[in-house]
Amino acid sequence: MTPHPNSIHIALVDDHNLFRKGLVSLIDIIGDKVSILFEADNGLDMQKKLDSNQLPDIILMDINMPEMDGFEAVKWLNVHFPTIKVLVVSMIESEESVIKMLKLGVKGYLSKDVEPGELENALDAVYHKGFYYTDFITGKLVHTLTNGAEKDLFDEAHHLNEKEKKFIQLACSELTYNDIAKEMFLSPKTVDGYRNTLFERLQVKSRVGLALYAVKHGYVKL
Amino acid sequence: MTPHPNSIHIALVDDHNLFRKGLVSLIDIIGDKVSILFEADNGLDMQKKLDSNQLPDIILMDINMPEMDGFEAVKWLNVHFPTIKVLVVSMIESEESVIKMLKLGVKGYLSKDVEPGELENALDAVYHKGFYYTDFITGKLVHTLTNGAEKDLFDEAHHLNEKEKKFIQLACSELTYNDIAKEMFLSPKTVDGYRNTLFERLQVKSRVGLALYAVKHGYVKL
DNA sequence: TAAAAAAAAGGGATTTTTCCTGTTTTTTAT
DNA sequence: ATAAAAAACAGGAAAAATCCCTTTTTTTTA
Repeated sequence: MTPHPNSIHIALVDDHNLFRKGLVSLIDIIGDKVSILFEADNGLDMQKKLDSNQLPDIILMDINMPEMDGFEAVKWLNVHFPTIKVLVVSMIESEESVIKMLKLGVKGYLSKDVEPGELENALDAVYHKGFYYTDFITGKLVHTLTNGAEKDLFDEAHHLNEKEKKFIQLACSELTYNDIAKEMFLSPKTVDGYRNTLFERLQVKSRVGLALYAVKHGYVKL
Repeated sequence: MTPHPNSIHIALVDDHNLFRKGLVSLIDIIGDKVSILFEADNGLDMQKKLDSNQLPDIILMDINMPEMDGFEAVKWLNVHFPTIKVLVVSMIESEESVIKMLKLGVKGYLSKDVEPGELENALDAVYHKGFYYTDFITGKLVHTLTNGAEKDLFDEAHHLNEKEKKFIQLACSELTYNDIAKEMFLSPKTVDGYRNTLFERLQVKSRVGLALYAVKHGYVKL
């Protein structure tokens, strides 16, 4: 598959071999107007394969990947190659992820069960119009604005530092706060403080709420 | 792709269009010895498309699907078409799912990031030898036997009835047990009883443990 | 239908969690 | 070096969770 001179140059970043092959075969069907520069397993692999002399116009990006995930990869692209447009293709359809990606400036967000035809439309739109926002995305946006308001948008606002992470993980156990204090070599009262500030910041009212937040945001695995 | 007379007949059950296409193109590469009878979006779709006059030898089955998931689909196949061999191809790699599927009698379990070559090996093995168990599966099995022992294998043993489900879901909120009692039109003391019996059955020691169990086993969505 | 089992409810006590209002110590910034 | 900010720590108290053990009511089963 040698780069075609007058075509849309794209790259695929996804750790699932079979899925990439599926994309490749569909893109072949679309024809000469789209050519694939390279495929990468994850963000780091993408960094290696990006060649300044021959940059892709669009990168089809998965989110869940080892080493460097989609979020990190897009952040890196924004700094180093801000002209490359990113089109997310992911199974993850949570409002949180969609919004997070949109805030990072991606040009579109497709579900992995997208119809082949829509992929072509999306590539065309992103290339010629600069974006491809479906009703799915618009819906998420509107819902976020309507409900969550500015609460969840400021996800940077409640990032946890190392000790808070440690604490929230221990809170997801059956240890008492006294046990947790011992585990962290802190006074029980200090742990009390951690709890209270996290309750405030994360907008929860009990240890159960804290635990569910931790799971939801990946601080603990089940 | 018309069914080849002397080939392995297979069917694909997966709700992700692109992924199915990826599989299709790879199977085409494998050549004439494998032919695809049909593709289905989920278990129900599969039921419709199964033709008793021309049954597949092997079904490549995803787990997460709408309408009827992989577990249900395999259960149904065991009753109605026990001769069809099932090869799971799923992103889900949790010990729980692997063991659950093995208990249902599937002949192999592949990750979706399987190498193309391994897919051919797996199909060959399942067709000629009857199974394809990788080190991945063996590892899970050994680990289950070593650790969890018979605890998690008897997952049937701690199935929750409707009231217990309702309770465990409410316990994953920031309501007090008194609030939960009102919600369920029961005395707080009865709710106390639900908690205590669930603590015992599910082997947890606190409401946090209960909440995490609920999430892990899908009684509440995050 | 009587006995047995299961579900619902209660009394009462201990432990843990949660929430106040502070002080002391450490870190950061000017 | 010093003021300001953040982190660590405390006392005390109310609310909630947890754990005993017992009784009543309902349902199941022999």
